[in-house]
Amino acid sequence: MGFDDLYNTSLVLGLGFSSSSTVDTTKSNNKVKINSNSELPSLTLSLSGEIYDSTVKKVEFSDNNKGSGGPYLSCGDNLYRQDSGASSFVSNVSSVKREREMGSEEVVLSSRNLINSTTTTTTDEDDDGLINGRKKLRLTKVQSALLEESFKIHSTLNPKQKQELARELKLRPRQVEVWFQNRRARTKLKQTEVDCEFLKKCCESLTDENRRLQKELQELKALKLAQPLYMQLPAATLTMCPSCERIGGGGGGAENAAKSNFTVAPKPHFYNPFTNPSAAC
DNA sequence: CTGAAGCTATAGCTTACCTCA
DNA sequence: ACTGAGGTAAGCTATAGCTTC
Repeated sequence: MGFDDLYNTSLVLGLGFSSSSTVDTTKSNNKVKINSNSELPSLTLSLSGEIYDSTVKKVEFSDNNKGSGGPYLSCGDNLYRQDSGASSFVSNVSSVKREREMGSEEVVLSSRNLINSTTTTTTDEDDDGLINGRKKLRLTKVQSALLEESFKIHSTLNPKQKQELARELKLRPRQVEVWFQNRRARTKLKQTEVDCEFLKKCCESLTDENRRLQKELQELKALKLAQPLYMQLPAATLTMCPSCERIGGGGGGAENAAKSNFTVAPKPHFYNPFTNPSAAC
């Protein structure tokens, strides 16, 4: 590519992810979603032409059912959750799992009620494990701290660890499990927001860089027009990057001399504005 | 060995409740 | 007292991985 060719090019700023993943920063329920599969962001600054190119089924058994947490059966003043049985559409997996956990919960049931009644909102569970409505359990500071400590060590729990932690905290294993699920989700959400901010900064930085390079290009074009013809001949040995004004020195001899005055990345490449001072160098 | 079926864990999304300004 | 926003426990579905037959 010759110098003249370069005059007729424009710079293109590209922001995206490597491979085929896409960025989807739609906000839903105040949540930022990025479908990135944890891939690195690919920020490119290149010449033009070089950019490579459930339906929720719910059955309301009772008009008193305020929430959507699932079907409820009313019985007197109580609303009983219908987790399994007749309402067979309810997740088979969930019900089986819950039944299994109910069994294992028996170990901690008595002591749990003790701590709940003293430190948290009670769950109003009767002996059959039926939930009266949907009460909000509030973990105590001690419980939260212990869970946090545990999360720092491992973000996922094996069944044994879960049981152990549940016993220690006097909670149901299911509650420990849910806490870890939500905790992982929060961590991910936070990371996503951080990533989003990072990408925004990258984008801003590259936009600035692009603007600056466009300006330089314009200046060089103007300079060329102002120069007499003999000065427009390509330099034989010296090359200079217009961006950082560093002399490239044409050490390659004839081979380099045959090329353009300064090199431009032939393919889009990852550009990190926080580590690279100039995309052109 | 292969494929279907079942089980389990997890992610993602959503809802409901609680707290607080 | 009321209200809206934010935090969070817990619900459900989808999916992947594993085991069993």
